[in-house]
Amino acid sequence: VSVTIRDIAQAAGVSPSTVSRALNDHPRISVATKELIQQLAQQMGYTPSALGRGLVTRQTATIGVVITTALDPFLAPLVTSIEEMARDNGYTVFLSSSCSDPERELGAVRAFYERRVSGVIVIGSQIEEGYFKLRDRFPLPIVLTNCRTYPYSIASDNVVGARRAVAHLIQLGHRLVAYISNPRSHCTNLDRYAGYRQALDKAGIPLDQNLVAEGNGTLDGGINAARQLLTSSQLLTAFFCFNDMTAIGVIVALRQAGFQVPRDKSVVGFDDLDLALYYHPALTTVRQPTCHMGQRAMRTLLELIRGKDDVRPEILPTELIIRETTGPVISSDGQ
Amino acid sequence: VSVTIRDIAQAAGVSPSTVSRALNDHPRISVATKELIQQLAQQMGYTPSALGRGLVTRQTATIGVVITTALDPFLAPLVTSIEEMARDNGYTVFLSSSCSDPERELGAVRAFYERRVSGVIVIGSQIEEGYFKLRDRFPLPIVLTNCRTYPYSIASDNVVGARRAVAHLIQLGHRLVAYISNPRSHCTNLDRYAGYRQALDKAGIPLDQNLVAEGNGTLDGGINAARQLLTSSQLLTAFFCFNDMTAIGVIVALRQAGFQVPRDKSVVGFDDLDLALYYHPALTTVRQPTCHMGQRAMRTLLELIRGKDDVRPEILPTELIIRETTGPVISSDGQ
DNA sequence: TTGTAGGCGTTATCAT
DNA sequence: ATGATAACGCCTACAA
Repeated sequence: VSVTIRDIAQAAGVSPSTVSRALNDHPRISVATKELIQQLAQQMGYTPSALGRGLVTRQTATIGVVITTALDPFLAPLVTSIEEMARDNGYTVFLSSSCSDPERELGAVRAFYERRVSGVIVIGSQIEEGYFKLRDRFPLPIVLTNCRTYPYSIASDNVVGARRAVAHLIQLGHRLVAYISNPRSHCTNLDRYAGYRQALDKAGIPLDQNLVAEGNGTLDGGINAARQLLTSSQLLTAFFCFNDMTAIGVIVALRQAGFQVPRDKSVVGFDDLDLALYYHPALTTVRQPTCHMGQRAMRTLLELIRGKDDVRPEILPTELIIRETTGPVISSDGQ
Repeated sequence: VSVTIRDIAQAAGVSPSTVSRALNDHPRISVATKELIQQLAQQMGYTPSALGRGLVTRQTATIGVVITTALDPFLAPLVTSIEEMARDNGYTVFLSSSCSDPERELGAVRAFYERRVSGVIVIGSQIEEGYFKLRDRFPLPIVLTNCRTYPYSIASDNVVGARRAVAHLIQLGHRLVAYISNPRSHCTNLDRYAGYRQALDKAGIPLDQNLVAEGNGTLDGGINAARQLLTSSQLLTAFFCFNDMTAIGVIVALRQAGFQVPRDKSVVGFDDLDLALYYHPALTTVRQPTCHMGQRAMRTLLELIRGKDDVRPEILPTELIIRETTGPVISSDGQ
């Protein structure tokens, strides 16, 4: 159904290998035939088959990126920086979503491997420790984000970021600080929870499991978790949230329950989305170096593709951005 | 570097074709050898090459989806519904971003065609009338969204949606209604602009080009456009925005300029993102049937893949959702 | 039920 | 500078 180099060869009265050379700017070919063939290819509507080519060259110049879902605004700058850098290096990027489902994530990696992509980046893996043993099942370069049990992983410093955020709340006088989690991002969630506990520890505040609620990284998840926390413990004064969308959900729930932020309750997010700055009130949050993470992930992957194997996991710094959703605790006599 | 059917054949002491049959559940093969080979394939870590297979079967069971950018939250439900339906029909979906650049969009379609995907869906094409003539350049099924110059296109009724939104503002007493555009989504923008003009026309309000500002579909674009409009025409009382993110940007700019919404100015968005309901104040907006659009696009593509050619373009209805960002004009003596 | 042979579209090696 | 040939991994008639 589509034009092949043989069709062009026949039309030009040359052999297929000559056509191949002409189309690939091979040095050993006459300018005349090269131009003739290129023109012919153009007007015959020839587009090379990556299948045929990939089969013989054993490389597809393609990078597969596995994301959780197209919905997550946090992914945007990360993916964009990956695409940018891939393009600069002659690679095409394809995305595939896992829907935060470990099985589908595996399916996405398999789909990429079946198509023999040059390498894969998995953002927000659900498969905790599995990639170690996946290396012989899918023998291709794989780079993860936020997974410290895997040698090739680019992470931001979730532990320190979370610790600082919660320390900030404690410094403002908050003693009852809730954490709203996101089990869908297993590793990341674990780290942020660890930072949360470290900050409490340091301040001598005992961990209260009733102040830990389960979210899912979305606005709705934040609303539900906040509602649940508000009914079980009305005394808590601050929320540390897995991410910004969760934090916005919390603020919505608080508003619906008649509380004002930050007068009555303080809220901290994570990610520093564009929206965080422009939400009203503007979100206090922890900024991740998203673009940097994407570039580092891509650079590591390129090195792996080129055969460098001495790559070390990297942890990039995070930064607490204090805006308008955190404030001091109002003493009880002020009410 | 990876295991092939010949490796398995050698290990099992059979011919490659027997292995192929065993792996593809071919009827004419003994159960014993089938199980032996399947087990062997498993433990040897065999994963078939889609390159070799696709070359001979002439189909890859893959759908390519071209999106503008991973950043656009409007895309999420659309893409998700496409993925869902593709999965149910045995297809794998890959995403590729065009960054709203016509050249890159073409590159994405080409990349998909080179890999001989079964079909392509382009969401928010930048190539206005080009797909008509692209059909012989890339002879594979292509479905677009929101492009009325192309036979296989799934659109929502942008004209009517925009008209109703602006009519709603006019009914509230607004006479000076601005439109903030988004040239990056050419066709869609044209339609929404048309609806805007129709509503003005119907009310006998002359079109004022000074009330039309250029945005880019993002929050920042909305902020900039609103600032520009506010300096050039302080009398305008309402903004009809290309989409919800633009509308949020407008609200931010209004707040910064000391205006309250909807008391001083009214704002209408488009898309009805999740965020629209939860923003404060909640956005009046035009809802698109996003999931439905995705399903329809995928269904049309599947029909094209299966050889049905009598598909007609569809326009799905939109719905005005009135919330808290629109209100009556306050008469000047009220100030 | 299994093996043999040919070919999918392309590139690479070796002659010419 | 060009052509013939083989090979990449897989599937599928056809033959056994």
